[in-house]
Amino acid sequence: MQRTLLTVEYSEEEESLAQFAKALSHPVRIKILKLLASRQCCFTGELTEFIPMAQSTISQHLKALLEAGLIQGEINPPKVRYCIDRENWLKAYAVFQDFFTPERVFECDCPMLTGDKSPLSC
Amino acid sequence: MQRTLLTVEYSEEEESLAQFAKALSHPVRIKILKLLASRQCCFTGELTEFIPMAQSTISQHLKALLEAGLIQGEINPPKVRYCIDRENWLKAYAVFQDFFTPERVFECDCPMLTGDKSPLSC
DNA sequence: TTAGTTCATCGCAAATATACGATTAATAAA
DNA sequence: TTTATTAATCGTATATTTGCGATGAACTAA
Repeated sequence: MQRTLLTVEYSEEEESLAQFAKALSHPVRIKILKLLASRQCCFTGELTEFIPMAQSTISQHLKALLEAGLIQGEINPPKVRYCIDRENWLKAYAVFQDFFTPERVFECDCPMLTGDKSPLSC
Repeated sequence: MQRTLLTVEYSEEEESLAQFAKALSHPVRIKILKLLASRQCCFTGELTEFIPMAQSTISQHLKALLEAGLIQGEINPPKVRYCIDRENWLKAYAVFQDFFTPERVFECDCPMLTGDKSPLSC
């Protein structure tokens, strides 16, 4: 894409949130995370038994989750054991919680929300 | 893309989470949400004064946020006033909170996390 | 009516994401 | 050594996302 205008600057928080969100932006990755977390222990390519997708596709999604830091993998040939990355899980939890904090929205006294029908005040 | 295998089924929760996450998966959309929420009231295309991007591009991102339900718009010609959609904001908050609940992860007694070096137990 | 303002939409180009089958690498088992 | 198993990676096709400028629609003000 062409970017003739100035480059937009983002804060670390904005980048971090967007990265975690991107990792969650496909339902199959959410399913994978839930499967990994719900098992009494972590497991490997048994994922392909639960999710009707090509092995290579699932491997790609696992890579995306790995790069986002939400899971970790331990090579145990010929298998690989994947597991939720607790530390980053909690970090993501905090990032989303901070962003969606209700205070952020309740501070806003937008006329549209309060029912004020006066002309634009902004 | 070809999808010769079975179609994967997703729960409503999985779809909903993925949709909210997709809306947040671009840092500029996060910036827009923060700007809308931080103003003492909601505002319109002043966004273009804060974000160095083409007006049409910002309009596209606003549309994405609208379709995700995170903001609402009120036509007030020739301006349009955008505002956080409180109801869905809180819904998204709940969806992320439910998903990332620490219990989900602390229930997992993966050997990888507990330090157990025994062979794969799953 | 005419001109100006605001913002959505269109049309296009480039980048990224998604999915698959085929292949390869690493290892264990026969 | 040979074979089997597991999972990553490669190559490719298609879909979606992202960005821009240009245009058009809706309304106000002159």
